[in-house]
Amino acid sequence: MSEHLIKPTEGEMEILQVLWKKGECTVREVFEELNKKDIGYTTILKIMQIMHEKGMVDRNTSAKTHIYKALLNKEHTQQHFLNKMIDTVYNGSTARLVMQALGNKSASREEIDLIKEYLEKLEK
Amino acid sequence: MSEHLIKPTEGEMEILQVLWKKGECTVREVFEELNKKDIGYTTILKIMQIMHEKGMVDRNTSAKTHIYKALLNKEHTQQHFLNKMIDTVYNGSTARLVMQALGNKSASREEIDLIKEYLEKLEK
DNA sequence: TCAAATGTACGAAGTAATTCGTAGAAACAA
DNA sequence: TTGTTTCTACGAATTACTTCGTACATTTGA
Repeated sequence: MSEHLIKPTEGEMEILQVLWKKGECTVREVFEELNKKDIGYTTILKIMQIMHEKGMVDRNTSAKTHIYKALLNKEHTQQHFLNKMIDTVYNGSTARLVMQALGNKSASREEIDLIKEYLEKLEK
Repeated sequence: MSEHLIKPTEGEMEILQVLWKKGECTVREVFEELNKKDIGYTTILKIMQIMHEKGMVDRNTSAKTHIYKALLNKEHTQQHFLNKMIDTVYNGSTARLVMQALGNKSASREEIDLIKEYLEKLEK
């Protein structure tokens, strides 16, 4: 996993999410999973082909319908974006990012409890 | 602050960071603050002009040297990016993002203490 | 005063992501 | 078999960010 490979675009990230979640996928499966938006099938196909050129995904072309799977490691990739965000949006402060994340409505009571547990463990 | 205005690019974010930090700035001040990279003065100028067209910054042109200041609210903008990231990178889970942020090396002991204090307050 | 430095404006090139249409092969169904 | 669907590949248009060169005006300082 060489570092310079991990720079998926926003569109590529959406596809990676699906691949990470489902393991192996056809283009159509990805397309259907994402079809909230008015986006064409061939658009997804094209992006996945480009991701293949870039080495982000592997694919099995033995059958007519190709099967894709992610080559990028999920945690590494997330970490990459997280670090970039802490740097360019929070001026390097992890605490600021975390506190803002906790302050917003999307952090539910259960999520906060999870985090507290995690902090306890972190102490030891 | 209409929602469609807040979508700074990465380059624009770097400039906004400087403007948020220093309040009011000339192009040259921004340029010097960022000059880690081999990036030209007119590049920064151009981006700041475009930011002005987009309504992200205000500028005072009464003197030869224009003075810029951010029109985008810092917290709103950060929140925007944070939400987008939670959605596209962490599949909607704030807890996952926070725990990964805490787990990485950039979170120092003091930062973690800060966060714990914050959580205490949050409880009440 | 006049050259050098500093500033803005403008245009254009380079790069990259996204989007989709179309063509042709393969699979399928009646 | 034959028409429909489903797939890939390819190419091209669009959009947008970044980058910088150049022209021209203003300021400065020797």
